[in-house]
Amino acid sequence: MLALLRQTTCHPSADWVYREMKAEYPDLSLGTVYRNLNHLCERGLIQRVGAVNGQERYDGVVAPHSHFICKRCGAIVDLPEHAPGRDYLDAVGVQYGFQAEGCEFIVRGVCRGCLDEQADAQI
Amino acid sequence: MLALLRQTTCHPSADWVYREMKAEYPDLSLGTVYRNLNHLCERGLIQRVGAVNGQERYDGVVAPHSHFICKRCGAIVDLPEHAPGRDYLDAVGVQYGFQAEGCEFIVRGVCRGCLDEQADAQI
DNA sequence: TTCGTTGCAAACATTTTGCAGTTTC
DNA sequence: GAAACTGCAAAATGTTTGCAACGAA
Repeated sequence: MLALLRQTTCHPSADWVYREMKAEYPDLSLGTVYRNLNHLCERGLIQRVGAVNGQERYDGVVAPHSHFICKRCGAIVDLPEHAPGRDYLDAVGVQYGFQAEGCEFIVRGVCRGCLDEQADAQI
Repeated sequence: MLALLRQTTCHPSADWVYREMKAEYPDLSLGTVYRNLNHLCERGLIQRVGAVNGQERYDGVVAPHSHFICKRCGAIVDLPEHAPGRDYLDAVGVQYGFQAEGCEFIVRGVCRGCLDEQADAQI
């Protein structure tokens, strides 16, 4: 499962992982997928990216980077790390007395694919 | 409900809003709370902040600003707008062909209150 | 034998929805 | 009277959990 999450760039949901692995392990159960995803998160091998349309999404890349989330199709795309974020992160800790441990920068909008579809529909 | 969300700084969940309003409107139902929260979101009068511990949280402040989320108690605290984020946002649109509409910057860690509790417990 | 893992089904929590009744304009 | 809004209960959804069976060390 870890390998699958590292191979794909689609930031899958638990259900996606389940369906994907079901092909190779026909009697895999959804409960096991959730259990293992939680397990991997606890060990820091994968990370939760946040819920899109009510479904939590996972990321096999734990190195700091940002995400773009398409509000139309729910696609999540990796973006390079947002460097100024780090400075801001430190400032927050000092100013507010928080123990800031990490930060995430999320851009929302419409992805290229959905924009193209929209253009096609107008022809 | 809009007034309540604008008054509080706690970025409440639907359930919090329900319990809070139940005092004044004893036969308010949870379904109505959800319906109205969605309604207000659609009209852009409030915004969703993301789910914490499986519960969506709402914010009566829609002006751009960032959030700190305490991983211990789930508190959400407003932070000033993260200005460099805007430039990054524009760059993303140009580079990837996305129609970037908004961005959010989230800092995670442990809030002051939880840090203090932790310190107290050690005495 | 002990520990960790699994499939299955049941349980759980949050959110949405259908319906009938009520209010508002 | 049409449109919008409500309480209620049922449903839908995503996720977690208890349990018995299986596996490896």
